[in-house]
Amino acid sequence: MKETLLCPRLSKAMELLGKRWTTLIVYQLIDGAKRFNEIESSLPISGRLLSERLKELEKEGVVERTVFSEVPIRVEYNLTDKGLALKEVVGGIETWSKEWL
Amino acid sequence: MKETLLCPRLSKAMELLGKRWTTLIVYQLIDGAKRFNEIESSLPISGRLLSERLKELEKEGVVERTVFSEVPIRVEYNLTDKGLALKEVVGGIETWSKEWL
DNA sequence: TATATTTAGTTACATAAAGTAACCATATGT
DNA sequence: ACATATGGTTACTTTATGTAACTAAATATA
Repeated sequence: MKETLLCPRLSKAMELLGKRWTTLIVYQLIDGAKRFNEIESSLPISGRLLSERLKELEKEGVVERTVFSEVPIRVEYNLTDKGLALKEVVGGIETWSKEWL
Repeated sequence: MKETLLCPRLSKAMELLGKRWTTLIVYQLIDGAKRFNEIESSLPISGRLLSERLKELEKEGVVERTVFSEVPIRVEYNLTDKGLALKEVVGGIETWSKEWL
């Protein structure tokens, strides 16, 4: 990969947010926690990739995972403060899309 | 692909902005027009993909392409109003990255 | 004359990421 | 015994991306 003077923080942000589905997953959690299946149903994403993305987001501290040992099992995902701080970004995209698309 | 009730405009916005490099290319043009090589030098992207992305952005009306028939040829890219409207989004990502990454 | 330089790309090929569908463990219900 | 539901995982195919070499046009240099 080429070396540039691109801001490493912006670069890292885009590595995360620029990945397919990531921003839409965050968008789904803006209004509160959701279960795995709920997110899967509200996006045209497969379980395989949703699982992968949620792991990445959890690792980055954007999303928090909570397991409820019920039967069947229940797992909830919700945004951390770091994730909630993306509300502005996601809202900005939503606004732009409404005005220009 | 699965069918969901996801807002088609947001969906289309993410199809564009969620594509690798797109947002960073827009970011590079926020402060004014740039030439092909300038963008290429300021991002770790290859000419192949930069060319592809610029074509997509031009087709979507986000970027405008201007050819100057000099020798050697000069081609400048700049944001349209639709592209400039993304300033908020890009700025939001930049702010978030500075605070949380 | 032959070769080099510059810009803005394109082409061909290898690798990485994403899409698809089938499958698994758990516990309960029929 | 078989079905159902949840939250995944596995194996396989297709698409996207990365890499490097190449092109055209017009001039400059040896």
